[in-house]
Parts: sequence; structure tokens; C-alpha cells
Amino acid sequence: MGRRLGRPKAGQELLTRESILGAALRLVDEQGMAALSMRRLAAELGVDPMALYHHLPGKAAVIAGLVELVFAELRVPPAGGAGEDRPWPERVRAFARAYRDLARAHPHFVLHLVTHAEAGAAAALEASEALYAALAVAGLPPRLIVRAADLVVDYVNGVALAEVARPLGERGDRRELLALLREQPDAHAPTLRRVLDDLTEDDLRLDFEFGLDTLLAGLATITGDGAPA
Amino acid sequence: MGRRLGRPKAGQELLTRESILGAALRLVDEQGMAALSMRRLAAELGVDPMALYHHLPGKAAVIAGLVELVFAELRVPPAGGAGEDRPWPERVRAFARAYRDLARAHPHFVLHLVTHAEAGAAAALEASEALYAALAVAGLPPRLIVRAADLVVDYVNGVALAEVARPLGERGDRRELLALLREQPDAHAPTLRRVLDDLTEDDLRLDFEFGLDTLLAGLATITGDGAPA
DNA sequence: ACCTGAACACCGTTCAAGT
DNA sequence: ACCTGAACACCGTTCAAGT
Repeated sequence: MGRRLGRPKAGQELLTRESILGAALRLVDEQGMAALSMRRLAAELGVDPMALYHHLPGKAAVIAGLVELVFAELRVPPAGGAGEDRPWPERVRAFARAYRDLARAHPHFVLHLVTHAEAGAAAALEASEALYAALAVAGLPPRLIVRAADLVVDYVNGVALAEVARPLGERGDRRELLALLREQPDAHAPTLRRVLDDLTEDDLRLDFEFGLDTLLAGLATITGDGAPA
Repeated sequence: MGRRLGRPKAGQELLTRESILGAALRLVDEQGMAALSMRRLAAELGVDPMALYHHLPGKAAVIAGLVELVFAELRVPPAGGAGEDRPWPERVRAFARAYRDLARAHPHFVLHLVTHAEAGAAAALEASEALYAALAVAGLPPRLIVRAADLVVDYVNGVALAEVARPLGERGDRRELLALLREQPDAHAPTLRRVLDDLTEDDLRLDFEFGLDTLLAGLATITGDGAPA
């Protein structure tokens, strides 16, 4: 929009992989994935659609590039100062929070972040290292470190998705669910009905920290530590 | 393909919501979401693309219908026989396994199942009831039942996704990850390197049950039960 | 009531051409 | 080397028409 371009001035490129991906991320963050088309992207950059193909081989490459770009933002607090000595549950928590924050920063893109993460593998390595290191400190053997790391990552992925999409229809508009429940035959889901009836608005909010605590408590039963925190 | 149609024989409809959704699910299961277009779907049914719009208002409705259809397949083993008296962790496990199996039955569709679950809300109710009932039996107060249920669902969603997409680049082709790791500067991710180096192919496999066990152990620290089975 | 067909406003991408 | 423009094979959907 607006930006006019002349012909390429000598020596200065007016289109780069970076500038394209930057525009793409802006487009996605502001208008959602549906708005990301090669043609709209080109229009945004004031350029012919085909010009993009000189810098990125196709739309798939644009999306892969975005995964990279976003993962590069992931910064697990490096345990600054005495951080290396923090108890392992705190370090796992730091990883989980950082990853979740990343997802929340780009709600329209979470889905791709979560399902095409291989593209961001290189960028995700440092982050994974933080998680693996924390679990190693916990005293788990390699085999269990891998399993525990998967558990944490799977949970955080699930939460990230839930926050943009409320899976299994169980949260967010739980009030709607209750309404739907009442239209149902008679006492079709008694526990569900009873449980949801009793709760305040606040009780129905997502509670990432509860899940994290519980998960860490579970891991603690394996490492032999007492309940963390 | 192949199927020829005459003009609508008197009284018998040659297209119904059900037949359309059935064909759509077949298409998705066999060829993936990319193959699901209104035009291909119509071709599959031997019909003009526009004919579909008389039974479903658009593509979004087709996908919502598929979510419903798939969720309707979800059957948590109804704790047959003495089942109602099974210990709560086993009942939670039964729910988790049923939901995960459902996801595995339609790998190309997991993503939509997980992110557009509201559409299947009605169908998912019965399943949720099983989970909520199990957690109520565990003696949790309503507030915590909701949180525990979210934890289980989020984890299973994360796993389901992982199985089709290996998020955070941490599994599946962990061998590739190791290779990528070695191209990295020097000792850039020491723990990751050490941990992955030691493991057998089998150690690297996904382990849904480990996650489930750990999660249940975590919940048990809240209910005051000993470690479950 | 149900299906058709042409048309509109989009897509991603290939290929030949311009500078 | 980098950008353009026309073209191809697709999309979802609207609208007017057929039976």
C-alpha cells in the first residue's frame, strides 16, 4: 500500500528474503493466515507477485521462513546470575513459559508453529537445550529425559493451541457448553453439569500454571524429590 | 470417479448431507486436507459443484460437519461391567487413550479436530463426562476438576499433534536433529548432544503412556492418593 | 426442491520477456 | 541479477436458469 518503487537503484536491493518475511509476519499477525497469499504479500511490498520467487522458492518456503523467524524470538531466560543453580523445576517452568509466551505473541501463527516446527529446528535447539539441561539436573537418565521433555513440550503445545482454539469445547465459552448441555435430553452428563454449575467465571479461566505444577509434581515422583515449589 | 448419475429419480435423493460428509471424510483420510475442495468433492460424487450448496452452506460447514462426524466416533469404553468402580486413574487413562486413538484414526484431520473442536462439542460431551466423572471420583473439588481435565485434554491434544507433526523438532527424526546439531558451531547444546547420543532407536520413540503416568502421578499428589498403578 | 452452468474474484506457479 | 506480465490450472461462491 502506498509505497512506490522505482526500478532497482544501482547496487541496492529493494527486496530481500528478510524484508519479505518481515512483511509476511506483519500480514499474518495483523490479518491472520488467510490473508497470507503471494499476491497480497507482493502488493504489500509494492512489487509484482513473481518478484518474490527470486528470493523464496514458493509459499511453503515463506511459511517455513516464518517458523524460523518466530522461533528465533524464543528466549528462555538464560538463568542469569546464579541461574544455573536454580532448582530444576524452576528451570523447566522458565522454558515452558517462554515457549508459551512465544505462541501467544503470534496467535494467528501458533498452529503452524506447532505443526511445522521442524523448520525452526535450528532456532529451537537452544531452547531445547535449556529444557534438557534442567531435566538432566533433576537427575533423570537420558531415556527419561527425552520422555519428560516430550511431556512438557506436548503439554505446552496443547495449551498454546487451546488458547487460540479451545479444543474439545471444554473451556473459554464453557457457559455456552452448559447451555448446550441443558438442551440435551435429560440428565445426560450429570457430573459435567454439576461441576460447571458450581463455578465462578474466574474458576473457568485457563490455568497454565496449575497444569505446569501438576506436571512437575508428577516428574518429582520419578526423580525422588519432594513436591516442587 | 466412475459413478454416473441420472436425473433425480422420483422421491429418492441422490445427495444428502450425510453422503456428502461421508465422501468428504473418505477424501480427507485418503488424500489429505489439501484434496478437500468443493469441486473435487462434487466430482467424487458425480455432481455439479453447486449442488453441494443445497445441503451444506459452504466449505466451512463441510469441515464443521467432519469434526462432528469424527467426534461421533469417539467412544470411551463405558467401563462395562464393574467399570464404574475402576480406580479413577484407569478411567482417566481410558478417556485419554480413546481420544488419542480417535486422532490417530484420522491423521490428516487431527489439526482441525484439535482446533475446531467447538463444532463437535455436542458429540464430545459424552466423552468429557467420562473424564469429569473420573476426576470427581478422585475426590477433587469442582475448581480443580476443571483444571485437571484441561491438563489431560491439552496433553492429549499435544500428543495427537506431535504424532502427525513432531513439534519443536524434538522427536521422530531426532537423528536428523543430532546431525543438524553436529553442524552447529562447537559444543553448542551439550546436554542435548549427550542425551541423544546415548539412546537407542527404541528410546527415541514416542511414549504416550509415560506422559500419562507422570501426569496421573502429579494429580495423585493433589488427591492425596499414592502413586497410581 | 434440487441440480446445472456461466461468471466473478480470487489463488500458486511456470515461462518468456524485459532492463 | 532482478523484476514484470501474460497465462495456466486451480479455488469458493453468487446468481440466474433449467427441470
